[in-house]
Amino acid sequence: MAVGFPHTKLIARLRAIASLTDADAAQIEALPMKVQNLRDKHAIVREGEVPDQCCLLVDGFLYRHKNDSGGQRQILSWHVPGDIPDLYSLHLNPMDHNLSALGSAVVAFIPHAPLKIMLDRSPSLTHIFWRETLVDSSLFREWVISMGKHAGLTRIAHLLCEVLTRMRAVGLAHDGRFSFPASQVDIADATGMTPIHANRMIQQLRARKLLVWNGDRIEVADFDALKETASFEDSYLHLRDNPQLVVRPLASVQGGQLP
Amino acid sequence: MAVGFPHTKLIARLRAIASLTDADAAQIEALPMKVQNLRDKHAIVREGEVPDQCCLLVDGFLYRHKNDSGGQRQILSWHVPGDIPDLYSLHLNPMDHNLSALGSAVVAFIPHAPLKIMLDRSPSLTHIFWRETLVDSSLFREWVISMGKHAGLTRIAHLLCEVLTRMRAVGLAHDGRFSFPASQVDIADATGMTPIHANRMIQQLRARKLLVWNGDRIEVADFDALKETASFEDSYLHLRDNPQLVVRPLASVQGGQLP
DNA sequence: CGCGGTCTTGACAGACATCAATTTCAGTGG
DNA sequence: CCACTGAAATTGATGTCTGTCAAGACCGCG
Repeated sequence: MAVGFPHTKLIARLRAIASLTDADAAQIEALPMKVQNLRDKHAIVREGEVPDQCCLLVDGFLYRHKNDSGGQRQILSWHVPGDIPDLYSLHLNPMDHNLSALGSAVVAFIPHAPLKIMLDRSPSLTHIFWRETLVDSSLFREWVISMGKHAGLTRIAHLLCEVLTRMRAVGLAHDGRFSFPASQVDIADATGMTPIHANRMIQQLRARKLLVWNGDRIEVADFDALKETASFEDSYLHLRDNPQLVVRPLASVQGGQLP
Repeated sequence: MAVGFPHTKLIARLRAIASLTDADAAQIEALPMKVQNLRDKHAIVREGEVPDQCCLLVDGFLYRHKNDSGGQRQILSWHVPGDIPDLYSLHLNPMDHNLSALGSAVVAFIPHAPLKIMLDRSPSLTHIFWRETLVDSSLFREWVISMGKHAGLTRIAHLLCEVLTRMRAVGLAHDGRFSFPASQVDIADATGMTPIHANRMIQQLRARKLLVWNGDRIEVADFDALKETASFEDSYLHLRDNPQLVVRPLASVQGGQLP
């Protein structure tokens, strides 16, 4: 697995979503990072632990998950290269879920201490990193909507739209094709259904010619139709940091007195 | 509705979850706040807007919600006094959901500008406010689990356990009694079911003598039993900022080379 | 008093879970 | 080289949770 300098990867990612001054980039360059290869299913951090480092995903996939009392696993999010899924452990402890590798992956560990020092010095970097954790939050909200309002077929379609869109954003999907080593059990645990039902829904997506899915290769044949069945809109991913100029008046002026 | 000095309210809240130096408290005291009374269902910020102020809830309830393409409303979170539900708008724009009043409420608006200046100056306050947005995130994760893994009865029980626990944390619930002006339609829209089914599940909770629910008054008669049927554990609320001393070794030392 | 919102109840249908078994296929060892 | 193995995918039959449709009861409000 060819892996570039992880700092470069992180800088590219941050540049894609926000403007980064040269000084900020230099700060990032100076961060200590320890690259590591992980096997499939390797647990990076577990619920209850208090990590002292963060994990930048360089290659492959990670996923967050939590096991409820009955041993049932719920997958909470997927992560693509450039993500720092446990960035939030800088400020919130202990971990309230697990972080594991989906397939083999390459990560770079960054100790908390230098990261904290860097952020304390730079409001602009704080803004960018804080924002990353907020985008994360937005994804959870969308998952709540997906689970609350949509049927099984729609949920799986939505999941695939999200992964494809995020993979495209980091240049890892071409013509709707990307790698995704999730089993149907994983899909079921992420979308809140049984593997049997997940299987039937996936077959339906295939039958409708929306995608081809062999092993860990997915090809979305008709993205527009997939988005349609997923009722997917990518705004919640906040992929571009375009502060809209449309500042509509706040509700404040309309608020009345209580009856 | 008796409302104290909103700054005091915020400081008390922050002191409850983190240690706050006197200097930090003084910074908060200096923030400009504009108190306002809101009517039931009043929309504070809407999806797509780019607010230039945050909203501290002083009294009553707020809720976040999003309407999907079919006009279906999904409620994403509830907010109790002391919360700043749109704090994240400091760093993430535009809004990807709506924020409204559940019943009549009192809020205090804080302009972004002085808040940003304050946070840029104080790493400790940045830590606390950032952390608040991360706790938020943790709640969404729990909602995903609730929706993904649990049946209707459990989901409603979970919702009630969460609200009760959060109300207790801010001193607004006594002996399991608290005010909660959500209709059964609201409950249904929050838990991903129809109002009819929500009604039946609530009746079942009543029949099991777990609670009494009249209008906007709820009395949880048997919290232990309710937690049991909800499979509720409050750790995800991160109510106490107790950095555990249990720092277990990270997975880093175990990671092997790829096959 | 009539109106609309909220809560409640019943009958029926559909989505999804459960249980059970079979197929496929990559990895492994004789 | 090929049988063996176990994980993953697939198929079928059946039951249950939850949605849909329809209607009635309750209640605050103009």
